[in-house]
Formats: sequence, structure tokens, C-alpha cells
Amino acid sequence: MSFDTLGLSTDVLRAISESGYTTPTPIQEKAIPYVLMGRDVLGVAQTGTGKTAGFTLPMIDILSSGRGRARMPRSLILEPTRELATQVAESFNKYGKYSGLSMALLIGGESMRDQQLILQRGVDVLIATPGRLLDLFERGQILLADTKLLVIDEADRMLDMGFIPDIERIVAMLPTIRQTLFFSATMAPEIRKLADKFLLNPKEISVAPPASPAKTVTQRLLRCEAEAKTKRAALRALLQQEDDDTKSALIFCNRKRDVTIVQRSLKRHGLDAEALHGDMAQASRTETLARFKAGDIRLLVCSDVAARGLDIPAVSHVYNYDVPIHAEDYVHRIGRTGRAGRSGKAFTLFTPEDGKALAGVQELIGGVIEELTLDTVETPDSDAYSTDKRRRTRAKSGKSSKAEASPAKQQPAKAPESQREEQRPSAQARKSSKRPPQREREEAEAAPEGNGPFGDHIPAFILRPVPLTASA
DNA sequence: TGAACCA
Repeated sequence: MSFDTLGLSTDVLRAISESGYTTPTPIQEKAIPYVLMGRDVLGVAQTGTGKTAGFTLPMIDILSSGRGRARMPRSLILEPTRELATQVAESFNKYGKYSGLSMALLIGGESMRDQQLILQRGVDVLIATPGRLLDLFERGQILLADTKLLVIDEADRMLDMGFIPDIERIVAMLPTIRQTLFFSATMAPEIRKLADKFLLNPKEISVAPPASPAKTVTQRLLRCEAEAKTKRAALRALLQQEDDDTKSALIFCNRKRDVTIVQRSLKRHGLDAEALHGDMAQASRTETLARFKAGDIRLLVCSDVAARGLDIPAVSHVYNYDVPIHAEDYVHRIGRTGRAGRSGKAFTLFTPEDGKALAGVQELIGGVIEELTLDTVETPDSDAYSTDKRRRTRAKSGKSSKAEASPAKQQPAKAPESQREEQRPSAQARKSSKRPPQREREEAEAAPEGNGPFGDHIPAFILRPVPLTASA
């Protein structure tokens, strides 16, 4: 199968072959002819399947005749994050270079004036995140009356993030006679309802995920104390252990402030890490992501802004510094690695407090994730979560056998609430006493405790190889 | 207990 039989123009085919592609992916093969035909398409596909080119390639040809009038874009693509929108714009640039289309990328965090100027000149392709699009619309900078081709990408994520009311407002401004392409990684009933609302007699296309992450990604858990300092030490230990195999790694935190803290901590310990989250200036978001993609940055500490959709082929490792609150986010995060047939590794730190979230993850993936056994931590049922006790037992715990860490006994928070509280006296003290503000404290803790990446102690487990053969 | 989407 090659691209020539799909009905694409020679201009587009030339750009494709110059990019080095010869064979369409299943979604491209199935979707492109229908898009060219003018049909609505309901595509169930994840990123990594070639979905983006599946709609950009035929769109380029559909739009290559005619020209956009001032403030009246001819097509609109909605994306949930700025990074994804940028990725789509890059696809248009790459494949549309012989087709002479004009394009505007409307995302927040960037100068509105530049975007307005481009809009006034008239564009064929508008790629936008909902917030900025509505903002510009309210300022009278955009008329969607001539937008006859609409793409709603990552619909499931739009739903999760509460964008659907925005999307509905936007779609209501488009002509009812139009072509709509609707993509989602899943087809939950709510998504199906949305699709029914936006699409007319769509051609349904569904492709299997490239390979389920369970097959290509080696997943492991690492039990940890809840204390941030300990988590950071554990993370460093893992990073060190995996260093030789690491092409590049994403380190996910649940909170933006922790992204900053962890990144600074790694840096102070001599590891070259950068940060990415939604509160950063757009310029550094763009630059950091570009450098990470280029292999310039090896370790990227990030929020869930990077969890979905981003296509970064060389990510060899994903670390979950926190167990994600929603189980689906786990799947998206680890899906950043093991892409395109490569193998990947995903490590998740969990604490006694993560019992519920972790159970949710394992339920969703339909299996138990194997736990790494560390000499620094006792067996699951023990009272290993007191810092003091850990210090005392660490030296002698060489026999912490893997056999004891039976997979069936993964849930850490078995101890009654009162007992756990007792084991962690600092938890109470933290709430009541006059300590410095949380942030200062964390940043102070983020400093190295000694020399080298591990401070003044090296967890014993990093000194011996950890078997990573069996798969969950 | 978050994060993502105009300022």
C-alpha cells in the first residue's frame, strides 16, 4: 500500500515523500479517501496512529483551491492544548509546503496582535485552542460563517477537561452545511452523543491502538514514603539506575508546583532536567518542548500538559513521581513511551496514601503492576513508613526478598488510620506548628544533602541490578 | 488534594 492510491495531489505526495514516508498508516489509509470525498468522519484513534496526517493531508488538497477571505477562515481545527495545536500546525507546514495555504495558529500565551494581523489577511486553516478562539471571536476578529470544514480533535480529552460547552458555542457559529471530522481515543457514550450532535451520516473509522502499552512498556511500581524528600531521593535513585538505557525521560507530577520543585531538586543534584507545565510562559513552553524533542534535554519534569497526544518518538522512560488522580491519565502518561514499536519503561512511585488511586490504575489496565523491591523499604505489611524506623532497619534489610512482595498484596494502606498517623508524627506537627511556608521548606529540602546526586546516602538497591524482564 | 483552556 502506498500513498499514491489515496487520491492525494502530487504536491502533497511530493511533500510526503520528502518527509521520508512511503506507507500510510491504517487510519490514514481508511480516512483520507472519505475526507477527500467530503464525508463526515468519526475516527476512533489515538495519537501515534498517524491520525494527525490522516486529516491534514486531505485537508490540504480540499483547501488548495480557493482562498480565505479576511477574518473568514475556511477551516477550523480545535485542539485541547497549545502543544497539540502547535503539533498540528507543524504537520500543515510540512505537508502543505507546495500547496501555498495560509494558516493561523491561535493559542493563548502569545501576542494577540500578530494573530489578528494574520487573520485579517485571510487564512485557509485555523488551528486553535478554545479559549483564545473565543476571545478573538468576542473581539470581532473572527467570522466563522465561511468555515465549512471543522476538525474536533482529541474529543475525549476535551470532554475530560470541561471544554465541551466552549466547543458547542464554537460549533454553533459555524455553518450547518459543512464537513466535520471528529476524533477521539475512546468512544464512551458521552462522546458518542457529542458525535451525533456534530456529525451528519459520518463514516466511522476505528483503528486499533498501535500496540497496547501493556505489551511494549515495562511497568514497575516503587513503594515510597509520602515525604517529598524521600520521594525525590527515590526518583534520583531510579534515574541513576536507568541512566545507561535512557534516551530521554518524562517525569510526571500531579501538581505544577511539584514540577518546579522536582526539577530544581534534580538540577541541584547534578541531573540535567527541565520543566514543563501550563503556568510557564508560552515562550519557554515552546522552547523547552522543542529542545526535548530535539534530544537537547534528556529529563523533562512535567504536568499532565504533556500526558496526552504529544508525539515524541524517543522517550524511553516515563516516571510517575505521583500516581495520577484519574486512572486514565496513567495510561496516557505511559503511552508517551514505547511508541512506534520501540520498548519503553514506566516507573511509578507510590506512597501509602496512593492506595486508592493505584487500585484504580490497576483496575483500568486490568492487571497488577509488579513492584520493585528496595532494600530501603520493608515488606508491604510492615510499618516501614516511619523515617526513623527506616533509618534503623535499612542497613540490615538485605534479605527483603522479592518473594515476600506478593503481587496480591500491593495495596499499601492496610494499616488502620490511627496507626499510620502514629507512625508519622511529622504529619501532625506539619499542620499545627509554625513552620516556614510550604514552598520555602520544599525548596530548602530540594537542596542536596551531600555530594553527588544522592546526597549522603545511596539506597542499596541501586547497587544491584533490578530484573526488568517479566511484564505485567 | 489537579490540570488543561482567553486576559
